[in-house]
Amino acid sequence: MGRPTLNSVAEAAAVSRQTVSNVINSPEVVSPETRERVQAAIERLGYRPNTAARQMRTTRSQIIGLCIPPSGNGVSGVVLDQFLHSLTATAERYDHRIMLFTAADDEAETRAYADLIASVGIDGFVLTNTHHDDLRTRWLLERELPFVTFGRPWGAEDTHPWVDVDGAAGTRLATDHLLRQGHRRIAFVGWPEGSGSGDDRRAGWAAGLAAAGLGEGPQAAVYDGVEGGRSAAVRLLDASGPAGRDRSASLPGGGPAESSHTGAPTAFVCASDSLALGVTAELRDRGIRPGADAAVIGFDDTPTASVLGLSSVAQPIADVAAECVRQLRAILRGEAPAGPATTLFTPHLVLRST
Amino acid sequence: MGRPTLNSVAEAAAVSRQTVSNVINSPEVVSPETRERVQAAIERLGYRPNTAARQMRTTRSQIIGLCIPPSGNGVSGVVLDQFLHSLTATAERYDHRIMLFTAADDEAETRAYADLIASVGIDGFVLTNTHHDDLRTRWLLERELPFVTFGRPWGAEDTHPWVDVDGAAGTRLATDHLLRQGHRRIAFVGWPEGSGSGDDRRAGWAAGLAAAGLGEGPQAAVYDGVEGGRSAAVRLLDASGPAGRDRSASLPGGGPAESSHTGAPTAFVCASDSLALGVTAELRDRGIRPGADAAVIGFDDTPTASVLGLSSVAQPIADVAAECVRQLRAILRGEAPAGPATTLFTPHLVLRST
DNA sequence: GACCACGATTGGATCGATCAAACGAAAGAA
DNA sequence: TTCTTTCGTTTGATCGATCCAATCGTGGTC
Repeated sequence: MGRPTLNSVAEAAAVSRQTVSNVINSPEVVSPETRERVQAAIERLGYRPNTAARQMRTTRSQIIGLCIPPSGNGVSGVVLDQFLHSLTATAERYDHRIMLFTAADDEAETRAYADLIASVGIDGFVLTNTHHDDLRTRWLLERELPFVTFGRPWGAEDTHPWVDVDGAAGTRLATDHLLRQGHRRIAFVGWPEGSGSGDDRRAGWAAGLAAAGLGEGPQAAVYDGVEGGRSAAVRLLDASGPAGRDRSASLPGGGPAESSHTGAPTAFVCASDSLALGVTAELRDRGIRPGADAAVIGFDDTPTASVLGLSSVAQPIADVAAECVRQLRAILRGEAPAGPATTLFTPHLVLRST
Repeated sequence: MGRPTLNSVAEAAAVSRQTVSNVINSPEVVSPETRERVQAAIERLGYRPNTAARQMRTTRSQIIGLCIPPSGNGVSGVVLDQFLHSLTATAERYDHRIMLFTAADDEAETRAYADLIASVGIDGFVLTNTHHDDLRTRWLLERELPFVTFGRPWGAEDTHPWVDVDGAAGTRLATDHLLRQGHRRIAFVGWPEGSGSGDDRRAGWAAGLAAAGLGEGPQAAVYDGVEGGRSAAVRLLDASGPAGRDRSASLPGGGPAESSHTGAPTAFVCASDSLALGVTAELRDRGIRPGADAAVIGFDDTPTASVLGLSSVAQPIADVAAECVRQLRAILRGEAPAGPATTLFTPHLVLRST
């Protein structure tokens, strides 16, 4: 009739509840013969332990919470789909489940934490979009609740476990690639200072130029979006000489290093694909062909970049998600190392025509 | 000490467990004075009912399952982010939660259903990407399990509740718009016959042409993707006269109706944004300017379309998700109407430069 | 042969809620 | 007054698992 329970399995195998429970949770304490008999009964009846009942005794729900942002991020914004899939798949491997919730702002999110812990008994959280002076991590730390963030604790080094992608390494890859292509006037198009990942990405580009002995390069800071990218391109192209159509510098081994600060940039490293698209559009409008006369590299490798043949820095999102789950699991099992675990993944460059 | 329970609240309010429970679940049976006293105690202690304990008695988890596809859908594919956010937000309003799971294929998905129902006690499911002869819906129907699909039961009319967007209405909107613009040779770029939504979208375009007395228009069926769109454009443009640069037909009130089958198409209604992008690219390569010499309209209004200024048919994804939750809730509360509830939303046209 | 140690298994209590039925007190009917 | 009805509230049992302490059986030791 009803779903099989621990008791019905016990009857079927002619043992007690507890023995069945042991077969499931600590098989080593059960003798091999009994274990097999019980296993057979479990499979024959199709028994699955009831998590609600289990949770009542253990106070563990095996559920991980994830706050899903109000979307509308457009082209930019981490590709949530991929992150979610990997997060869910990895969680399943470890017998955990992902539960979603929403919150209008950080303060509401902390209220949601309290709620979900009290009612659902959620074991821990994965946070995304960490930022300077993050209310949420502070709240969780104060209460010593288990969580892992996708994003470093900007401004509060290693106060909690995190997983992130090395944005600086990404822009460095892009810059080095452009340098190898012969570009010397390489501009950076990014966001206003203050955002952790934005500054991080800028730093990689700057380091690349510095390592090549090119000193500081031209840059523009704008708000994210295609229009932002376009206006940044306008500013950068107009700031220096009318070298827009000058192709010499884009030829391999071309432009002289000492002239790196004169003339318009021939290459653009961008903090996001949206910005890169804006730059590309402005270049086209000026008769400068991206990919031939100038190079543009975006960040995030969004579907849009792929479709348009825009080179971009790709983040290993699936790896990040999987690592978040692994770290959280370690914490929940009390296997946490001395300090908070931290993992920094290196992105890779996806080269396309543009 | 520990979290407040029904008992501790009862003590604090000097009543019994059950009275507190009644205040929460059926306030009308409790006298106003007691009710307020208990309410005060609940708030003072910050009590939240434990869902696991509740679930044990009621056999209801208040959890809705959603299988998250293996992503990698690229530009096309429903914008999952928006769907998820709306789904979660609406579920929360009704005191339900969304739990994610993965499955490699339909068969694995049914196994996941069984698992989640037996272990977690999930109340119902929301399915996406329904298709002809869907194993999953059949499985769920056989077991009389509660579920709602985003997508019609293609080929099996109204066998279960569903919510969908009227694709035919969308392509009809697009076609009518193009007709008003004076286009007469309007082609359709879609997928091979057999996919429910693909055929649906084609039908809207055909109906639009028929209503304008233009008979059958040119069409191409290819697999989804930018390259598919490009090859479709090649085929459509090469099939008829070398009218590629002939702008007459694209001028309002232009082309004569009787010549609708001669000359290259001047407008393209596409089954997806990816296809539309492919068409656009091919047009550009031939020196035909999309937006000026020819018109292209995509489907789904993906971020890519928005960024590139591509006109597209936009689906009210958030509404769809909300309606899925509402229908499922009605079923779970036993408020189901005579037949399965079905809701068809009408998409709208987002006009942009191209 | 009696005793002890130890591994395998069992039975009772429990987690926190709801169900179902009993209960007492006040109000209405005989 | 007495019986019945109604309303508000309380009490005991229960959902299905795990915790904990007790028990059983077996073999080794003196």
